[in-house]
Amino acid sequence: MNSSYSHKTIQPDISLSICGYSKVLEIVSNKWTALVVYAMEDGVIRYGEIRRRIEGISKKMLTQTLRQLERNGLVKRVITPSVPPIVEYSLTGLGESLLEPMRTLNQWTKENYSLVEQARENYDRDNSGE
Amino acid sequence: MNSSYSHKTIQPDISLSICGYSKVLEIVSNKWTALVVYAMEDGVIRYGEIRRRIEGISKKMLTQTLRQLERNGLVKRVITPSVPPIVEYSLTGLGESLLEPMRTLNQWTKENYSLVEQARENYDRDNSGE
DNA sequence: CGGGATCCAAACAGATACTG
DNA sequence: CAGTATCTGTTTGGATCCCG
Repeated sequence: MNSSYSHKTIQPDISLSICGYSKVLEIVSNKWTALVVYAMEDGVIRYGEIRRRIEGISKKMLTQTLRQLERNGLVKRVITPSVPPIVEYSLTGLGESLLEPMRTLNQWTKENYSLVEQARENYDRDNSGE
Repeated sequence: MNSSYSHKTIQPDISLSICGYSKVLEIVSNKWTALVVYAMEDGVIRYGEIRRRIEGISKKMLTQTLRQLERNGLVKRVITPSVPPIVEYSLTGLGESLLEPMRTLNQWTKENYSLVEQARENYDRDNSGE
């Protein structure tokens, strides 16, 4: 008789591909994604205006981020082929549905981030000289 | 007179460092972090058991992930210096407070991820042959 | 204006071997 | 058991130049 039984209920394995946490994070966890979504919170916005509003983002990264969001169905892209062209972005219904969980995260930050910063200071102090 | 006034209220710039979205994501968006937190949801757990439960994680990445979580004050580490040593991890109060926003994300995935997958198929089909 | 293409540096992640 | 150290490959991000 082996000892593989447990006093606890047996916990299932956690797979990267099936964990819901990981799946959303794959969608929103790139460096700029959250900011881009944030920039579209108020409605339709042009490419150039997003760039101006997000400090430090390069054209390459903005385009790449927008393409991924579009591919995932979170963002809609409308081109007016004038000269120069006008390209307008906005959240889809699916994209807007993401705002609620994002705001929950945002709220957590407002309430708890100072504690995180404090914890970091403590940790760095305690682990610097040994 | 220049044309810098707008019919909209002027939107503030968005900075990577002050956006609440970005701050939490910096904490939880590493590849394995969400899984590790998930593994501790039910209480105290040993290093080796986390490894067994999370499919595919290496010792290096698990240790690194746990150290970051500890540094950010989300995880507590208790060593019992026996031979061999016993090292137990658990969420701190701060760590547990993160579970709620994480569950909100998880819930969003359950409800909407199939739409994301469908959007991807559509996008890839529409953009493959042109 | 709104990109695409290319190149390069830095960050991240895995495999392997060694340790108290 | 619970790590650390090192090496290597992969991914990401930024800078630059070009285009309709």
